Amino acid sequence: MTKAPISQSQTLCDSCLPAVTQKQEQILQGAMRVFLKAGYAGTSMDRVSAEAGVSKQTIYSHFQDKKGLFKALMEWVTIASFSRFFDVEQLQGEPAVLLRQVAETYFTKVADHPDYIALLRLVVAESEHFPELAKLYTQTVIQRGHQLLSQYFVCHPELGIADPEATTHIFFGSLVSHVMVQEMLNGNETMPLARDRLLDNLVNLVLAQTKNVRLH
Amino acid sequence: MTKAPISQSQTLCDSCLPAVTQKQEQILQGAMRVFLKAGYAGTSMDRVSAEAGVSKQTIYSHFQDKKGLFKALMEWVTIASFSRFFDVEQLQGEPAVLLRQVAETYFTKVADHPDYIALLRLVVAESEHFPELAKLYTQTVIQRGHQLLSQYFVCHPELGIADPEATTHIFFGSLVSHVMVQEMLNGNETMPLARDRLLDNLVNLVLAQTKNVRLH
DNA sequence: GTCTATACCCTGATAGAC
DNA sequence: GTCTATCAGGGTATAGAC
Repeated sequence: MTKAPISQSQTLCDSCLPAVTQKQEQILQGAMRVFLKAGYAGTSMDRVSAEAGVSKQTIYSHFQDKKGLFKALMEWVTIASFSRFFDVEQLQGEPAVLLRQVAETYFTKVADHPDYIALLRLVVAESEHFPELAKLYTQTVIQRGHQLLSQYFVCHPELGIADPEATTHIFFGSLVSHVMVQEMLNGNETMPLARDRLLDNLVNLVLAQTKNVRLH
Repeated sequence: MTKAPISQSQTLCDSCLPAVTQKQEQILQGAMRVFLKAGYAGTSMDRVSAEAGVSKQTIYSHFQDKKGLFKALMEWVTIASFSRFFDVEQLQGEPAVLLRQVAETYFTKVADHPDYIALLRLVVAESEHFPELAKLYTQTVIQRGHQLLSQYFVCHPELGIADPEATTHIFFGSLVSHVMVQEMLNGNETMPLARDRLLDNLVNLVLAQTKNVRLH
């Protein structure tokens, strides 16, 4: 971990790759608050203009229309906020500890941010009407995490991971669906499962392959 | 498997638990087509009335308002369509074969139905505005499947499953997130992973605990 | 119970003053 | 570039005839 400031005071993004003017960022910040809460169809341009503190026409002068604003927003949020999450994590140390660290990074740095839940919800919700945004999300967020863990498995054959890619899907898939069921669908009320308990079993399962290898 | 007819010609439901009149079912069928495709905010009552072939007022006489219609629809679809999926499946036979059967039941009977994808998408999308529907979904659909597999693990201690509940979360979580990423978010284009490959590894991982037990 | 017609509000998008 | 004012269209919900 570098000594980068932990404060995420500016809601979600601070270092934004897409070049945006100060006014555009002001609009996008307001648009984010509305779109993430109300969804695409549930968002009105009036509401966005009020939330951003600008007039409607100002929005239309910077972005073609509602669709254009939405696409620009999603690119902005997705690219800017997740480009650093699993960036240059030091992938070394005891495998069991390392896997827990990766998982806990996902939990604390991603899943615990309400904006992430809202973003995931929105991407899923609009995945039919805006498939290109779903694709952007998978490439920018999901694939990034997968490649990192998958490469780690490949570079450490002593772990005996039979299929790094598939194992990665199982690992992150369990984490994502856990967050989805527990946090988004309120499963914590009727079928709760503590994160630690999931992690204990998940790490054990993945590293069980190691033991079998050693017994050969 | 009983000799129940496989034909699901009536879109999603045929035997419906909630008592509905013929007219109400006509309305719900139309509402389903619109809501599942356009989402809640994207659905207009005009569109529903046109799709159902009734007047708008007829809808308002049977259901309080748009919200009431939506809730009634979701209960109808959720309860009616999933009450039989994992019903009295014969949970016996070779564990590796059995686990694959459960997974393939999920894939072919659930995930391959476009309506299921749309329903899951809609539940996720509206999980903030309609948390009670998300809860209904988890209780009716997710919990049902979980209890079945979890009980199987409990009743077969020779498998050496350390934590049946957590293992079940990992098992179904991997399946659900796979469907979500591959089918809904178009991950099959940029990060494809065949179902068989996922299943091979998933079953191996879960049953690896069995081998370790035998070695004791 | 069901349909036609309509009231009333808010939406996305535009035109013109500054 | 930015704002105020406005348009045309479609939204939810209701009223009254059959």
